[in-house]
Amino acid sequence: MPADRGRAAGPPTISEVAAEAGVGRATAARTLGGYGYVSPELRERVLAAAEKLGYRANALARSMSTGVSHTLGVIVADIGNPFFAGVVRGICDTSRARGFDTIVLSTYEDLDEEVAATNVLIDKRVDGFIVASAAIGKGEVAHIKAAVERGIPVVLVDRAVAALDLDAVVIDNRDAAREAVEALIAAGHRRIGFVWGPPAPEAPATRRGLLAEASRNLWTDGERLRGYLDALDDARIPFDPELVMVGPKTEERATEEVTRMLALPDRITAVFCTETDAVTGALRALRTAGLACPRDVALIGFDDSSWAAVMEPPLTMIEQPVHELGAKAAQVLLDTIGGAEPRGEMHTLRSRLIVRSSVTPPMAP
Amino acid sequence: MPADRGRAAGPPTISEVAAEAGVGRATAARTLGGYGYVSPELRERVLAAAEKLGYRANALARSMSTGVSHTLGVIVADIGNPFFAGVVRGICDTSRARGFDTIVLSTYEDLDEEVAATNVLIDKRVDGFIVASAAIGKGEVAHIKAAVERGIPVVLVDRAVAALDLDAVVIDNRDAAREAVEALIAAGHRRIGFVWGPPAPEAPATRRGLLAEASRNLWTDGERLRGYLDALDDARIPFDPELVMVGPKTEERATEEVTRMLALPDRITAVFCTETDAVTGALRALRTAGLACPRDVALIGFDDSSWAAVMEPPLTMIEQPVHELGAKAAQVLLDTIGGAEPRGEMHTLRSRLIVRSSVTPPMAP
DNA sequence: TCCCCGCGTGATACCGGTATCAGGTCGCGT
DNA sequence: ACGCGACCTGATACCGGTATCACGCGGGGA
Repeated sequence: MPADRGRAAGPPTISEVAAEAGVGRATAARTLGGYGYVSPELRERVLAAAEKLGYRANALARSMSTGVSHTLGVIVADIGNPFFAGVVRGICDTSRARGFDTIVLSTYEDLDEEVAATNVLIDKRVDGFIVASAAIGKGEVAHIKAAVERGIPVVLVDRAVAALDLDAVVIDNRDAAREAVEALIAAGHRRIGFVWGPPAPEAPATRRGLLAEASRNLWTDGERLRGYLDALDDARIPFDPELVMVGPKTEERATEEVTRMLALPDRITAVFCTETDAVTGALRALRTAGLACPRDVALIGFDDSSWAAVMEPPLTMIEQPVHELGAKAAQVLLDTIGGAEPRGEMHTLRSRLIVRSSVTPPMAP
Repeated sequence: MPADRGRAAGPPTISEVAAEAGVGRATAARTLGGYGYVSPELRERVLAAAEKLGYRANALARSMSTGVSHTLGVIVADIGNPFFAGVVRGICDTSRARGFDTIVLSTYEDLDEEVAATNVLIDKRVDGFIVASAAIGKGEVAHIKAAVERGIPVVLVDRAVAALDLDAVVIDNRDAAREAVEALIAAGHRRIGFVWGPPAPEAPATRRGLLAEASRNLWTDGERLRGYLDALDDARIPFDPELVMVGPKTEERATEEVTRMLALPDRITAVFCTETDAVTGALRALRTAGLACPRDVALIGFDDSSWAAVMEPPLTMIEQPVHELGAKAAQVLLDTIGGAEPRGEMHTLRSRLIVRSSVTPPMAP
């Protein structure tokens, strides 16, 4: 319990502890900071004084003096998304194990917020940070570049950034998408909706235009779309721009778009959803259309979760190694902070298709 | 673009900006810090120099000097839980609007982690923090008390702490639980399982023992159990200790317990789940038992989410005002930091029962 | 003409730690 | 008995900001 330090304003400082213990400031500092030598006797006195006063070191002052903060920053697009929540957990676990604190910032998918978040981390002098960036093109990476130029180690997670040659920890998005769409095709589907696409105001008519649009938006979008097209190409199924969703990525929008694809003369018999909210959006569309999954429409989605397994039917989903994604990113960052030379390489982790019951062959037309 | 500052080690400092602009350090500081007076001409020179060097103020140094950090801390039990993710978002939105940064820490339901998190925030000298604490009893609140005694404003969110008279922003847990259980009873159910209970190793045989156990664990647990008992009492339904789950709160454990309740001679016909993972656990148990919801077993759960609406059947759920919970907590905290006297009062927000299709009358036995 | 005042600016003492270094004490060898 | 070195300890200069205060300069009043 902190004693009355004669109306001292804030929390106790090292000088006050020193005074209380009757030793010099430096001795108290050595004891409490755990460096240099102090005789057992004085050490004991200092410790007792610190205990009595309820002393806690001021991390700000310490960082100022040493130049390191033992703190990592994390910038994610949406902490409310279970995917990022898992990644963050992986980061926190491994950084804590190495004695680092973690500051988490969420940008809610807004590039301006991302820039602001980057500045907060720079200003607070974190030792390095991990970012799932919405930036892609040359014009949008200035904030990350600025950090790198200051000598702050940065590693990318989930979303690579083409214009930057930083270490990135990602999954095999293209392969994962291809594998899922192939499973749909193998079941006999040929009209497959692609649900979370580029947020363009209207659908580009050509394959090339679509790909360009997707890649301009988010790295993962482009990759997943490529995987979808890969599978289509391999099976010689013609690409139909009407089967890909464009516009803002909201659950409501996904519902609208799937509803539209369901009303097409040659309607979809399967959907591939690139994110978890796209899955619920699609499911909602099926329900209101009075259609059942998988009888009428098969479905595969990204990001497995425990409710996907208890749905009726249990959903076939792509499981991302969220914890490892975070752990690996933290590990690479911590190594860089520790002095390792950044390699600027792409670390690709494998995802896994969890087959359940939401895919069956299409009904005869 | 930062110029070469002759092999300057770290990021540019205010002294370097001053030198570059050819003015005194104080003048540069006044310009960049936005205080005091500087003539338009010098101001221009300083700004240009800062721009050229890519100057950003060191928030650590600033905080040391001023004693305030313009930063809020948040400690939640599990950032991966959509409930807390929503609360955090509410906090971030309102604190950002008032010019504060937010540091989020997750304890993953571990009291030791909570203590560590508190220390991190104290050491980093946040201006105040919000905590959803796992502490309840007198013996566990020392870390929060310590912060309060240092003069750090603290407000509790979601989970009140009996032993502390701090401001707390919570929902009407007891009423919410009662309302849900009443709905079940109104549909004709009398054997109602209570799924996420106190984590005691074995079930206390008496009502009193159970309540004591629940209250010793988590404030919300006690409240929700009270609401359950309220509804039972009002309907003169005898309390059966076999119908409440005990043990660790994991989805697996919930599945086991519901399976057990389903195997009882006088089996349950309804379950009330106090958290979202308890819902999926219960659903899993129903599925493996070959039972359907709501035909065989009715269900109501806490924490609505978008997948609950697309389940088959759509689930009746209690919706908590997550964003407002966070916003209100941040507002109270910010006011306290701003100088308002803490009132130590309980701010109770209303939850809402969203009726869907998972409740129907029980089948005749 | 002199003085006083106000204004703009820079010098400097903080904040609370860390790290270097000087100086005092003691033991030991010769 | 003296010298030297090892060993502890405390004084002090940082880190990069903020805030106070002193000073130089110019203008206006007496």
